[in-house]
Amino acid sequence: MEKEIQIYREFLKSKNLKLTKPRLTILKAIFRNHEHFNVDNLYEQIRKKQSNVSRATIYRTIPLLLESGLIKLSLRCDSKDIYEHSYGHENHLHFICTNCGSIKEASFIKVEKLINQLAVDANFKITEYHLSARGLCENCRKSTDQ
Amino acid sequence: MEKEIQIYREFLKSKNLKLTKPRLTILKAIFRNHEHFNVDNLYEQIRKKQSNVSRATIYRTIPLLLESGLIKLSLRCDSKDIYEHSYGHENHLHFICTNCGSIKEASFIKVEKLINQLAVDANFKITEYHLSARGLCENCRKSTDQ
DNA sequence: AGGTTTTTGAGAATGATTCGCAAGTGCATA
DNA sequence: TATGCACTTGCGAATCATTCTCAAAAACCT
Repeated sequence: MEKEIQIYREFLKSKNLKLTKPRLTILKAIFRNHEHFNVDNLYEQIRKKQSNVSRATIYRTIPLLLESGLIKLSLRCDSKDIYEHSYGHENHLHFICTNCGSIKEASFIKVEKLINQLAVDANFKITEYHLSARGLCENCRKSTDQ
Repeated sequence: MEKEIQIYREFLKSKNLKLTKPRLTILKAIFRNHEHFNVDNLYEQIRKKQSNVSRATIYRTIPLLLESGLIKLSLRCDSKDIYEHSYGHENHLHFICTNCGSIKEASFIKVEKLINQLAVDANFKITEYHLSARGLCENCRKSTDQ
């Protein structure tokens, strides 16, 4: 967590922005646990645990965190954006269960290589991967016999 | 196009729904060309070329087309859903240019194999793939020297 | 053609996200 | 430590895509 705060502080400084209390509150709420999150999660969590921060501020802070590289857009689900930590995390792909909404991650080192090759062929310079598949997770397969 | 109409007709019949004029207009507008589309595109195109159809009807028709397997959700861009033809089309991955918005498709036969293997390992049953990468396309790389 | 059900269009409603603005903070400087 | 100024915040209003409501129109059955 200290590391993330440090990175954030430097990023903000480089943009002539300030590490204010709400910004720090948001950062801590995000890195307190290790799961995917969306604006609502975050808002509720902050509201429960510590000094409130308005939704508007969360919406304004997320682009900063994205730009700093600390988090990234993971996927969209039910017309909400879902984010995940990205500092110190490898890329991976997501298996999203359309039945229970669970998200399972799988490593994609090999997949990445292939895609990079395709990008080279297309003369495309990749900055972000968005790889996911929807379907039924292990549990839901059992319970629905599929 | 005839084939698509046929499939659509049968699908609707199986659901006790009618192949009405607006539904046919929408289907034709979608399959008249071969590009990705969103609700706005479609609405504008129909408005230009033929009898008008309301946005509400387009929004109501898209789930039917999705369920029939004729189109599928391709990706989301600028908080809009973008669809593509899926009948008779292979899966592919998308390279989306964050500069000019262009979408380039790449084959992903090999990628698919790998992902399928990962899904087997995770005991996950895939129904849809959503594979894309963002970055700079060939043209935008040239013009921005990256 | 008459009766029934489905579908449509128009606009209102919704839900997520963004914006505008007045009040509050943080920080540099004196 | 007080002052000034730019950056931030919170609130509620605004926006945008999408969904809903409901009365009128169309399709189908006989």
